[in-house]
Amino acid sequence: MSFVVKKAEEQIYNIIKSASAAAIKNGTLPEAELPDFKVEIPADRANGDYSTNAAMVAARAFRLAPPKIAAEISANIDLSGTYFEKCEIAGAGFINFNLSAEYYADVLLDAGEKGENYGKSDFGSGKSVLVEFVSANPTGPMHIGNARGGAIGDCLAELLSWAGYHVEREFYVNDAGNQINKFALSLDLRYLQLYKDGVEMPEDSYHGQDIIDHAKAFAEIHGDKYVSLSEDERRKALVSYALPLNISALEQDLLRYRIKYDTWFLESSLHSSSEVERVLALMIESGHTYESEGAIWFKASEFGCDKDFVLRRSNGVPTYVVPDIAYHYNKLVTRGFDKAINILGADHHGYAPRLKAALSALGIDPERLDIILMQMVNLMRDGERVKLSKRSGKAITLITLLDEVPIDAARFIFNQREANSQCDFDLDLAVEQTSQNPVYYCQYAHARICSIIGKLAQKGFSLESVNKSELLLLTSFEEKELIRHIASLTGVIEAAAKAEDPSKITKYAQDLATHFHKFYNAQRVDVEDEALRNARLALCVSVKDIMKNLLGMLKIDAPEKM
RNA sequence: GCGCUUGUAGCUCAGGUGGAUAGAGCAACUGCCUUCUAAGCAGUGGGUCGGGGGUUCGAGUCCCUCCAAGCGUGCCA
Repeated sequence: MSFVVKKAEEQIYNIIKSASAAAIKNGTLPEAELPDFKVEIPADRANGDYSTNAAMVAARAFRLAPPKIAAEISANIDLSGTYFEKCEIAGAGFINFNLSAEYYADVLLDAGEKGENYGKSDFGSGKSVLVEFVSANPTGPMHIGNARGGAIGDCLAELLSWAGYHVEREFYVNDAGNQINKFALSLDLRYLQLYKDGVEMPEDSYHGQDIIDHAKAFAEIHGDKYVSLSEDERRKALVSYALPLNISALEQDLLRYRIKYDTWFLESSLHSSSEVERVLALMIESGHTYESEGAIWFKASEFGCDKDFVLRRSNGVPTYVVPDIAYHYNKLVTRGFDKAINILGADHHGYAPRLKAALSALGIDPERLDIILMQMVNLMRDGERVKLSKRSGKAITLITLLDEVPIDAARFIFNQREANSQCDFDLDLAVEQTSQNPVYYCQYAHARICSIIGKLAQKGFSLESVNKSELLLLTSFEEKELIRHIASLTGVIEAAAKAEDPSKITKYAQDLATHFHKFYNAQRVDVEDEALRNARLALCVSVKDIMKNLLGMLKIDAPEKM
């Protein structure tokens, strides 16, 4: 919270406590301890700027009706030297407070002083966080779900760094295991199809056009010379040709989507460094495994899972979870991140408890891993749902989406909803009716302020500095509402970081735009009174800076003209 | 069967640790530009918060139960 907000809330606690003590002392309230009470912001501004339920929670202790307690407390309240100018009793016994002009002035002074750092917080106290997101299979192009995960993950990382964490972004490349075998098989068959008849693609292979293209390109370079070689050699050559191309395509596509990773972590590196084997050995050492039918099982049921699961198959090959455990061991122990956050599709929800159970068995606090589940995106076109099958070859890829939809809009829309809520993405709306898109609403507020500032500058008025006596002139309802919203920024960033939910940021930005547009329609900045003009200009500058920062957090452009 | 998630206006969704008359946006209708950007603002209509119990001064929020939807429950990843 910003210190002005914090100070105001603390003042109410102190006011109530000392008033209640005074009432007890002069005998109007019985001798009893005042229980913990809450200070909150009422939904309806008619009920004041702040409200407390102190009288209600004290009803039992004082053995009196809440309105009576409220009256006695209220009779002993002294507001001098506080941010409050008025307090009154309402409803079932609420004590409501109204902020004075000084509060609003101090909020703007604070915001102006902090400038582009206003809203930042030390909430995370420098803890290191690794945010892993997208991590799409390198066996093909990214789909629409990766687009959502990318927007959410990238914005979450930015948000956490605003909230005082040290953040790194990571893409985990599944360049080993069965997915790659399947990739190799698919490439192999497509390659052979170029030279032989009757080669069929099995049901569980990749049927996409990208596989065919890779096989053709490979054939153009090498001709048919791999046809006669062993299957193993041929597949190895195909994979080492196609995989790097796919990975660099992923990187390029994500860069276009404005996502830049600190690290591209290869699964194969966990195998080549023997970390997979080592972690398996550690699991066995932990004593939470057993052998059955030739396989090694993990007693996950001892850690809250409903079933045990296999770590090493009877054929000696580890299951997919072992590299995953090794990967998270690497994140939290080898590299020592305080926290790891993964963004996964909700269809992986059964996987989270298993991974956490394994970490617990290794003595790692599972709370250090947060898995954010993301519901799938329903892509809508012409009022109908677009199927997302990767195998049909007709799937909408990330790149197809970005060709159709402005990147600003895509990043904003994907961050409008909480990760764990179903998300319909209407292509027609995003493409054809862009002016209705909420992202433009926010950008418009920014551009509007730039225009006001520009117009005033032409007249020779620009904001050099603003003093408190000028800011005290901001007393209209719209100005106060806008400033209250500015005051809440740091708290919102902290709450969003705590919930690991960047959708709170888009919501805040939209609300900021709304409050600004309302202010704009009710008051003029360009007025005769120099002090008032200066104060309103200062308000505008603060809103503009905040909006620019918020859009920046989303990596969305903040245009000066629209 | 068991487990996870979800259910709030016609549609898409907000509703920190329980609070006052449940809010936005979109869609529909009506007003507001000779003055700083009308991609804006103001107003109207629209609700058994999935159903039913319970906890209490007070429940969309907490507990139980039922209903519906999605997903998971592989020696697949």
